[in-house]
Amino acid sequence: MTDPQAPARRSRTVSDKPQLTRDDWLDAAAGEVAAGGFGQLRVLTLAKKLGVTRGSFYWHFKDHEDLVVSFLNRWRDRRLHELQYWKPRGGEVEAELRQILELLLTDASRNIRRLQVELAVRDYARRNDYAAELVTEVDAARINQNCTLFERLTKDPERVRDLSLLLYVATIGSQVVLTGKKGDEEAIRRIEDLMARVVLGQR
Amino acid sequence: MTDPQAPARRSRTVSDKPQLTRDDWLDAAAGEVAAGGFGQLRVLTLAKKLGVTRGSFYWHFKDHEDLVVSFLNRWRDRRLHELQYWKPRGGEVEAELRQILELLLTDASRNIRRLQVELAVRDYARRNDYAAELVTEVDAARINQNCTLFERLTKDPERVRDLSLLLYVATIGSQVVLTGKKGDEEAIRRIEDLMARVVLGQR
DNA sequence: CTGTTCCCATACACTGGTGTATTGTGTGCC
DNA sequence: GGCACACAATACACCAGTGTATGGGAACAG
Repeated sequence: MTDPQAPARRSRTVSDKPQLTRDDWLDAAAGEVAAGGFGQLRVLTLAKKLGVTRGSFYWHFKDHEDLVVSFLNRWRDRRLHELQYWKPRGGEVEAELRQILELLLTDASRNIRRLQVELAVRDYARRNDYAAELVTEVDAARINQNCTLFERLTKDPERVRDLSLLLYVATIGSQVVLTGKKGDEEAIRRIEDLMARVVLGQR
Repeated sequence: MTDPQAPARRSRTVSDKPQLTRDDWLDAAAGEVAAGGFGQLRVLTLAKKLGVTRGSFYWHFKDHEDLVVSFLNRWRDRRLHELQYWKPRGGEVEAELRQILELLLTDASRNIRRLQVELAVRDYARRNDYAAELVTEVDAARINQNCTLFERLTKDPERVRDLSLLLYVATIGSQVVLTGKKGDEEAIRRIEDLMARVVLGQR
């Protein structure tokens, strides 16, 4: 999680409080953003959560905006980076499709924290231009990723584009609509199934 | 828009300022919510927008929370009420499907204000239990509505359920991902097309 | 004309949040 | 051991926003 290239953290103080890094603040911020969105992101709250005062914050960050921008950048970097691990690794095409669908739908819906942050970023993007840029960038990369999958199933480039887009909006829509209520887990599995049939039927 | 049953507004004052109603405040609130979400909903801002001071607000509403709850209730009522007008009115099944899809996807994406409010309410629902209740209620009603459409196309009740759900999450996902950027209009039309083929192919 | 009601303005107290300047303290290094 | 640096605490000024109490004026009823 933490950058291995970063300079080693200084040894703990007497009171067993490790000194904080920028990333520690960003991690704490993730919790706040997940719970209440960017509008509820308070320096004071983070400080309390980390057991320090705001004095520390203003050493690590220029101001509140600096925190937000850093947070967004880190989010973008991680989302783009994780796409690397989703490269199709050969094998049965249908099984691979199932696997990808499970990754995008079921698995994603289980990682609640990540999901909440994602929704918060998207919401913030509606009123913040920079966030909107990053979201657009990530969306494009993910849709493009979906395309590389479908290219192995269909030769028609139009169909590839359309299926990728449908899969993506269905994924996002599921995350928005089905947020852990009773029966949602089951619903997601049904969508997964249906999408698989759709893709295999439409090639 | 304004309730015709409401008691007639008093005549205008000398300064040509019609006196405000609760609904006027709620309309103004819709603008703020659409632009910045519930977190940016400020009494002061609304007052400025309406050309009055906060004194007026606290006559019409008990407090800030009263405004929010009233806003949410009105939103719920309107969303449930508008479903009445979407009743299938007979005719060619395929044409009707096309028509419904256009209504849900293309048309909805054009009414930006309504869309923005919808997304804001959904976001707020992530941290407000009451809003979450209303959203769940509206979602259920809409999905149910979709079911009544698909029942005329398919007899298999499972398939009806699944298609309705897929259509719904795709609709919401489109609204989240495709928010007026260049090429989005075209993308929505493609999803519409694909959904139509999916439904007709899956029956 | 008079009183009442409705709607809004004004003024004040209070809260919660930011940012900044200054001081304090542990830590590694020469 | 003392110095410089990294990180944090404290104290202050400041601002935006809420809620409340009270006063004021227009419209209507009689």
